[in-house]
Amino acid sequence: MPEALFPPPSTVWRVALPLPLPRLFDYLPPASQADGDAAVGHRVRVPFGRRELVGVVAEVGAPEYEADPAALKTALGRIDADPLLHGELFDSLRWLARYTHAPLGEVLATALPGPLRHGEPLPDTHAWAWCLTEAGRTDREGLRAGRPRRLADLLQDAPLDEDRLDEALDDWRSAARALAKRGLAERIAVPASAHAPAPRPGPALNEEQQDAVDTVLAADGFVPFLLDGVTGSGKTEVYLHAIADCLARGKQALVLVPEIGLTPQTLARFRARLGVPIHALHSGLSDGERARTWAAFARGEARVAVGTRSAVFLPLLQPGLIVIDEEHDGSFKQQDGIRYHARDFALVRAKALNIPILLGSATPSLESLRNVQAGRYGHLRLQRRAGQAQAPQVRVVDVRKRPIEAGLSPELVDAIAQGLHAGGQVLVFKNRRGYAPVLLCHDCGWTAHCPRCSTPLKGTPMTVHGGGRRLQCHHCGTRRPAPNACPDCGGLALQSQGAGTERIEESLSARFPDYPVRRIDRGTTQRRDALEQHLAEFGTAPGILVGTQMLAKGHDLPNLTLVAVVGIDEGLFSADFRAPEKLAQLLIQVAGRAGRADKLGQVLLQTHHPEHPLLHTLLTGGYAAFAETELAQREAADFPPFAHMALLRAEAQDVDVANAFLAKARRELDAFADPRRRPAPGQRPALEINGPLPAPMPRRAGYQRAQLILTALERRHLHAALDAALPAIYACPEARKVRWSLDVDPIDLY
DNA sequence: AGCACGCCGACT
DNA sequence: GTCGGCGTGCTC
Repeated sequence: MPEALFPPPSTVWRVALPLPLPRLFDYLPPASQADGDAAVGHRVRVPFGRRELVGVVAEVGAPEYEADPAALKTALGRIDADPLLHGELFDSLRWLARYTHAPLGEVLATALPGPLRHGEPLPDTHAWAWCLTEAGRTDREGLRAGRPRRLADLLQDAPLDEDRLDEALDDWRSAARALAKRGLAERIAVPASAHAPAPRPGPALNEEQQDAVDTVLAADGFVPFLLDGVTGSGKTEVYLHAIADCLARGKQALVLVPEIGLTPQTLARFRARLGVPIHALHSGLSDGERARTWAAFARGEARVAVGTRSAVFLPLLQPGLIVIDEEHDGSFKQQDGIRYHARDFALVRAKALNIPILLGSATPSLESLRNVQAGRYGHLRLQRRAGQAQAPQVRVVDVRKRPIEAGLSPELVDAIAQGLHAGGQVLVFKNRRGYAPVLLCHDCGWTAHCPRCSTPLKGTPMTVHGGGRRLQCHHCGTRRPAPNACPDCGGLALQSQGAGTERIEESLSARFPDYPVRRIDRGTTQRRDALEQHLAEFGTAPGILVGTQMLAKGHDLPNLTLVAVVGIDEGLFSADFRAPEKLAQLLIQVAGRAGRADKLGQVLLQTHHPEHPLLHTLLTGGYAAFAETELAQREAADFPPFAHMALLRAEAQDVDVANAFLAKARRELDAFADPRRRPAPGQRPALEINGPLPAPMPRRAGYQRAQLILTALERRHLHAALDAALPAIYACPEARKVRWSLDVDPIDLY
């Protein structure tokens, strides 16, 4: 074909599409002026194969598509009048795509609320109000007494927005419908209400809190702070003062909280104190609500967002401050799809926005403590508990050679009895739900295993539930009735070994029939807010709470005087290098629940390893001493935060298929792992690759998982190798036979 | 990821 | 004789 007849187009839209393909797709702009005038950041509709997709223009310029330029398709048109993504947010999202080595289109799809991702227009952020029509005003007097009449009376003077109608009149909507049908009232759009209760002052700050607030307010531009404050020291007050200052300067604040931290109480506290509408963002919201919040920020109308992980993607037009509460919390890391860390991405955004960022925790992550050590973060300490509260007494209960029944030693049961008789509440914490971890045949040693999941050596043990009548796999959810006789030897000596929350609950109910015993774990707390409801019903009278992780925070329990921690020994000897950090954080968080206000709390740790260095360090020196020791060990072993890791995971029905892919990926990576610099003997290579290794816990039933672990002392070596090798990894035939994913800075290595 | 095309078993 | 299983290939 003579080239002159078909000159290559000079300008194309290079579009990021929500596909797992690591490239942009080139399109000719449509001829029509209205649709064809798109710039970077515009959402556009394009034909793709036989379907139609919504993408975002990532570049405008010369095509990079190598095939016949005449094969370029024409885009259908742009969606918004103005680019939806621009400025700092778009730049930061591009950074995130590079950092996670994920396709930009997938990153954008993760960042945008569903309706926007699918091409819905940016929703209205108007509030709705009702007012009387001409006819309504004239005829109001003629209305019979009743709800419509009362509504008409309310609207007599001025329109009222729907929020206020909710407060003023029950079931006003049906009354409004009745009036509207007769042409007496109508619904009108009004500017988003800035209606919020007048801010109430909080408690006076103590000296430490005041210092922290002053330091944050004095920050100019990007300054990260670690707010390192013991439980009950009033970190939230520091946030509230910093945010109030931000609002006073006309700026916006973004607050990220862990998944279980966004309770109605938390929101109520922010709402009561700040005097502006607080936009909550969490998994319980509908797609429409998420999109409206996003739009309110995109238009610069909203002031404060309090949200979980995904709130880190809100546009900030007048940025003032970012707060990450409980910054060590694992729920900030997304574990599927685009594996981003909301705390780390928030730091990138704060830097790009040139604003301060406040990371708060009683048990900071070792990563953040390392950044403090290295002088990269300011360190703000709150060491005093607010009010009268005293730090609880912690005692280790040595259970070696002690009779244990349903997981509890006699000493622990005695302490529980004493606590109850003294009029206090008791929390028994066990990080294992269900009745018992294992069902064992005493005659032949058979144990119940999940038929669908497996570890490299044997099946995943099934957990006994339903008071011993059911078996359930905690990895894939498979359920089956527990057998009456051993399937192997036919013996009837089946025993439940160990104890989960359910068995502890059963045992404690039997021992303390006069006190309420309430179990709180994922089994009893399915619904959102169910935790709050449970705790409210539990009240403040003497009684026992039995539960998992979930009980580590949330709702204050002012009458809680004893916390008994059972079954920490697994965490003391885990293969995961982060297990000690997680255990220490958990122990401190749980212990922090004991003894608020005037009562001295007590914490008992039941263990077979009372002399374990982790416990010793934690008890004598607290979290700070633990962290110092643990950081030294991480440094000696070249573990994060002193080295940088990435995990390439693969999953297939057949392990060999997963391993074949990883072996291929390894060859590609090896080729780029800087072969010129052979490490000297005893020295670490720039990039170390381990694997393919079996991944002990398959996430999905029936699938086998394996992984490749990449470790580099310098981040750039990791990224350089991945950048170089990934195109070949994407393209290789083995890749099409597996589900694979890359996790940069993984939290769980398995 | 979708959605085609493409060759081999049980069914109106 | 068809409907339909999911293997493999492509999408500007």
